[in-house]
Amino acid sequence: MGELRESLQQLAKCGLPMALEAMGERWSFMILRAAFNGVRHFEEFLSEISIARNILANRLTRLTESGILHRTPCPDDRRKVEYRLTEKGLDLLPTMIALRQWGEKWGTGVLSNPVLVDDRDRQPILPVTIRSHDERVLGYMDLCWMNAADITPISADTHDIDDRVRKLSAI
Amino acid sequence: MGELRESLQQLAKCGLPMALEAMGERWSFMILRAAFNGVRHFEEFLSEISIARNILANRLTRLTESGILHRTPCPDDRRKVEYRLTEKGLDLLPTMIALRQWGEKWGTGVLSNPVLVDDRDRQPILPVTIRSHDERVLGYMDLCWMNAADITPISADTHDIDDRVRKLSAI
DNA sequence: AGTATAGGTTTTTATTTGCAACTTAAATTT
DNA sequence: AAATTTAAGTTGCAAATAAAAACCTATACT
Repeated sequence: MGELRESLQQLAKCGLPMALEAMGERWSFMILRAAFNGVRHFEEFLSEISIARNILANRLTRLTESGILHRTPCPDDRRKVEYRLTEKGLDLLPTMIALRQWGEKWGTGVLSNPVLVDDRDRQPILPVTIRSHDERVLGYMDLCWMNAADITPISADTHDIDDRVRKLSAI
Repeated sequence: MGELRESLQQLAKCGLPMALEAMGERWSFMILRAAFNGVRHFEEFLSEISIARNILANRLTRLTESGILHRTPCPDDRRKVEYRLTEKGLDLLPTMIALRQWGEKWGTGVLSNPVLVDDRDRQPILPVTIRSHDERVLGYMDLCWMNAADITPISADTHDIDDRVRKLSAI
């Protein structure tokens, strides 16, 4: 714990405040969820989420400004506008799923149905976890903060077959 | 995508709204981050985060009510109160790290230092990802929704040595 | 006994939210 | 071609929430 505590000043400049600036407002995650489910148009978001028109307009503008959504006028119907997740937006999927899974686990009997599955073998995904470089699942107690300069670099190729065989033999 | 769209009504009862009820308010994640860094006392939170007294008091009450923090009067100094993460609170670590990593990746040059490392070998953790039951990293395109009843159960023991050998031979 | 500290509450003011009605341009129906 | 509907907003106003500052109470320290 001490090691964690010592770095509090430094921690103030981690990515969290920046992330919250973009995603910390009310409704942002609900809009994101709808977007991940293929919702693209203003009126569609409106009927999907119980949000006020002006708030939705404001949020879509903000999410667009922060590069999470991309706004394009529709070519076929020039009244319509398409909001699509950018790469930056798509990259929020692990965060959103982690939050959702936490809500499912700790909420009062939220039976998660339908279930999110791997399209390839139709098996449910695992709970989102923190992993070491060699893919061990890590808990809070297994973590500490370190100065980036003090880290001894190892092979970045964690998917190396030899590495995996070595891991197996350690079981 | 179509498969995802069809389940919109069902999706309304996923864990996300519940999670946001507890964690969706402004400052909640910042308070959580401080708690993960060992902050325990009111005045300590106050000096760590630039938050107003009354708002902090309100949030600590709410987080306590929703079972994320546990509030205990200190036995040694009866003026003091200890706020500690519960198991439910600790379980938000993957979500928080995922959000932080996203902020680091997409923020304007937030060089993440200090870095979160595995205490065991002092190597940085991996980016938080979504994984299949056999631990493959999955992207947005690899996912779909399925009725829980329609899933063919397989061995729950994903750490079975035979399973891992089978996986290896498929490389 | 007097002062400082911890953890709040209260009061006042600024900001944000939410609702309902209105607007504008484009498409569709008659 | 005119009237209607749809899409994506904007505007104005009331209610709720957040923020800043001062105040309060119980304990601890000197």
